[in-house]
Amino acid sequence: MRANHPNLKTAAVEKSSHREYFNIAVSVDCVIFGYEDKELRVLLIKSDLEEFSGLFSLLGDLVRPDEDLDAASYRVLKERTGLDDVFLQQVHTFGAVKRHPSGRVVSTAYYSLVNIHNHKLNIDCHDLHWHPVQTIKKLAFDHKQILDTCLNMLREQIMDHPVVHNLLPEKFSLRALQELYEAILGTSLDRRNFRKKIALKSWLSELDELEEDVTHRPGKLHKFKTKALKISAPKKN
Amino acid sequence: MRANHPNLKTAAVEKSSHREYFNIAVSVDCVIFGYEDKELRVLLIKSDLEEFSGLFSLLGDLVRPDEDLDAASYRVLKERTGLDDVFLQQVHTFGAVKRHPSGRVVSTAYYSLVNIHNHKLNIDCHDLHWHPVQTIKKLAFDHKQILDTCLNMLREQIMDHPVVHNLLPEKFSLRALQELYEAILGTSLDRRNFRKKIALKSWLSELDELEEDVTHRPGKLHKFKTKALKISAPKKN
DNA sequence: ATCCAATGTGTTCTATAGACACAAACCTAT
DNA sequence: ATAGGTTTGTGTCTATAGAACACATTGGAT
Repeated sequence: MRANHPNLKTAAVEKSSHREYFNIAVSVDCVIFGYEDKELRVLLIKSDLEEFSGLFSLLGDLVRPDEDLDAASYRVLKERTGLDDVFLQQVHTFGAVKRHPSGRVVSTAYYSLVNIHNHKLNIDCHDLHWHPVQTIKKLAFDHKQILDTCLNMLREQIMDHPVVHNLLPEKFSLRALQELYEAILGTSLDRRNFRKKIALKSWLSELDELEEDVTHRPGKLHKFKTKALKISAPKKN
Repeated sequence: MRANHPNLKTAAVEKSSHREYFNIAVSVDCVIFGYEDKELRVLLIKSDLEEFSGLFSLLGDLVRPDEDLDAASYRVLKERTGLDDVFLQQVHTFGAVKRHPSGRVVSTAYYSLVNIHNHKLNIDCHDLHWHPVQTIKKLAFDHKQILDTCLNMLREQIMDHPVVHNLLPEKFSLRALQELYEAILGTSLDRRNFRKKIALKSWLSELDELEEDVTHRPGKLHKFKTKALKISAPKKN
């Protein structure tokens, strides 16, 4: 244990004498959620590390020296999905010494919500795919834990913030919205209570259009009034 | 923009070819809250950086290569206060390129709650002091923003988790508890509603002892049943 | 015309939040 | 001992939100 407590200046400025502090790499990992076939999905890539062969991992990259942390997660997202007008939120930073087998990497996790169908997918490299969240048992590194943490955050936030608009088409029925909530929460919801609760939030505008191509009575279409890209105040109501 | 997306292995293992990614320093900053004279306080240190002379800053340090991120914040806390059985919680990671004038530093903020009177303060270096939170207008670097973020987190969490036991003596009156909540929240609370709400949480045991040395009718003393050091599930009820 | 499947709607019950008042207890000063 | 001061301890009313729950209506399909 050092007798004195060097502050940031000491170590950050006099790099030569404290070189060892830069042996920590900084990365971001993005939990990119999508929604398809009434299932919540997450964008994964086949891990190419020897130790984790066969496993998938989240999308991440090292943060560049001239790049803000948030910008790095935006970059990863844009490189992979071509989208840049999406919801993106920092969740937690994972910094265990041994979390990465190849060296010390501190990684900040973000989650985002994108419309699987909207984006001009850069899934040319077909190691990428949208995997149903429910069926994920194991991921490379500590990525399963990161996924779980982000999923919990998502589940908390959808009740207070209209973030899920990113996962739906412009116009949607209340039933489609409820199915999305059920997919995210992993539970079933009472239809009447759900509609009441959503109505109270005043997030939606009711349109004069009806569903089409349904084999039953069509419901009215709705759309979100707001398009929040970030949760400004991470508070409860 | 790179054509391919190097993954962590590429950059973290082959250090020689990606040395630049290690020019980011990783640090922790601790927002250490205390409570004295019915005021919420935070432990600050006089910044010795030229540009910020006269300003105070939070307690932080670089993360060591062989040290977990959480462990680094525990270490900072222990070095400064001598305490290691305290509540400590990660809040957010700040990673703007220009947040630190001396170089690129990504810093993860933690907040903790300690009893100002309990600890054998390592405040021998008397640049340290407990500053009332209310009167803090400006801090070095982005530390004011970090403080605000942590204070918001604290305010959210005290309603759902019995974390404030760290700020009180073993035995306390309900009035003392309410004054603490009012100091943290920056508002005044209705006494009856406060007692009712606290009773509902079942966090406290009522003792058979009374306050002493008060100039009025003494209240019953209470103590916390649990001593949570970490918030296990960062969920709402 | 009938069947089918989903829409659209309201009440009851329970729990929690907020506003609000008064009697009892202990201390102090006389 | 008595009276005055200050705080404790307690309960009701109202409003709001969550959870459980049923039925008539609509449009499509046959």
